Amino acid sequence: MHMATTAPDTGTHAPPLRERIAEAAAKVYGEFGFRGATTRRIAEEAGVNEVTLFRTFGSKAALIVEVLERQVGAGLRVELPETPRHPGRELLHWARSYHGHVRERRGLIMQSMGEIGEHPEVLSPMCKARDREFVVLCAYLDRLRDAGHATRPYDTVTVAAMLSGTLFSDAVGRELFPGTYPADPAQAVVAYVELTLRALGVADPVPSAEHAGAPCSATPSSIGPS
Amino acid sequence: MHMATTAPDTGTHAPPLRERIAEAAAKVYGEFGFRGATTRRIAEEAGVNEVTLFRTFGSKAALIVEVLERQVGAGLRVELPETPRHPGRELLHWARSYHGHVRERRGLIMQSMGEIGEHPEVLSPMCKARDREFVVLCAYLDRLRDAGHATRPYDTVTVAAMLSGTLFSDAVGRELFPGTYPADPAQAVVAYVELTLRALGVADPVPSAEHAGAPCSATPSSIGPS
DNA sequence: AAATCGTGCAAGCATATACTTGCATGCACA
DNA sequence: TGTGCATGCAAGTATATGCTTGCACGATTT
Repeated sequence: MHMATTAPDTGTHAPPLRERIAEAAAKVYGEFGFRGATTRRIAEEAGVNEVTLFRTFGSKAALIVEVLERQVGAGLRVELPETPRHPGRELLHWARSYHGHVRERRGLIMQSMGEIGEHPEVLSPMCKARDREFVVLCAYLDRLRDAGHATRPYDTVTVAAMLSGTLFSDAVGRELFPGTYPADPAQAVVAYVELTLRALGVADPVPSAEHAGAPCSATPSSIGPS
Repeated sequence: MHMATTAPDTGTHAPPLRERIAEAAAKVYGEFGFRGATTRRIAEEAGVNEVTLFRTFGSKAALIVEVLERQVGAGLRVELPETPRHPGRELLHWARSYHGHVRERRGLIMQSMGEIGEHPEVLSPMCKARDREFVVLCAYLDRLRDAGHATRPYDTVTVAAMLSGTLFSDAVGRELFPGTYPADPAQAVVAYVELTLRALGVADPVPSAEHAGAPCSATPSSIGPS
């Protein structure tokens, strides 16, 4: 057993070798999956000898598990306010965070989803992360209705599944299937939130100031026809 | 070169050996991906000797390519009417087909998405299939607006991305992340369509008769609060 | 100066995998 | 009866992969 599990940290700001390997592994795994992420490839990507990889993590499986727990377990931790004041602005903030979070990890997420059947131990952190975001959104949607912002009835689980599913699909599929998503991702997220709030019957969904940051056209609402 | 590319069909109703192998390959690929779908596993699943696999398809890559083209290329081919009459009913029909189509192939689809980077030749049929469904939906949404069914402006691409993204995410993620989707899938699809039409400002979205087939609660609308 | 430690390098081992070859077997059809 | 033909079976080849071992080199510590 290699007892160098704790970070070496030889000195004040030691070269984070463990970090470098983990980052390289995350990148390679996101591109090739578990089977495709060979120890040789990871070592090369990290600029490290293959043996060092085994000496540092013990085995390839241990490496990947640590990487996935680190990446997936690190949820976005975006809170939605306890008392909704500006539903459009607040939901948009959450949607942007969620969309960006998934988009940055889309390779890793796709590989993990395909390999859950073979490596079920990965499912638990992913499930927990997903659940966490989901209940946050659901609870906010409940509060939104209780506060009287919505003029139409709705099932929070369905609405939450719809919004998060839309954002997930966009974040993951936009690079794979160009042309089947709105051209500008930032503007797309705004439009998704606006459409969602429309369905709930929330007035003045997204303040026009929030449209900034995207090469916005002259159209007042980003969901208007082109 | 094995010139037995055309089906042997020795006799009237020959045992479809090529089919059996292809089906087994599709199943194994959907579970383990390209690397994980070893020729041994596929042969065992098909109840066939491993050599027969090579004699029939030439190589593993050729086998998988044929399987994927067959599965993904076979789109659902559900038409949306030229002149919308009952938007709820018509969209629901499309949504059910799309949801079922993706759900039946979710393993294969997830594996393919993760491996597009390595096997780009697979991307083209997937892209074409996806595009086909997407433009069908977009065109229908355009017709819906032009026919005056919708009372609110919208960008068809955004709405199409939202509805198809929601259905895709539900079909793929419902087994992986239980609890983050409405319990009954059939009812969920109805609710997604209703919410979408709400956002477009279409009145009387889904005729209540269409709610049949799902263990429907006493709620008149399936998107009402539980 | 000596010892320790982290790392690189070269080589190797055991296994798995895609794929091939040669031969035997059984079935259809003449 | 005999002749193809499709398939199974056993064995083998070349390569890739996870992982190990032994040794050398340099920096840090004692």
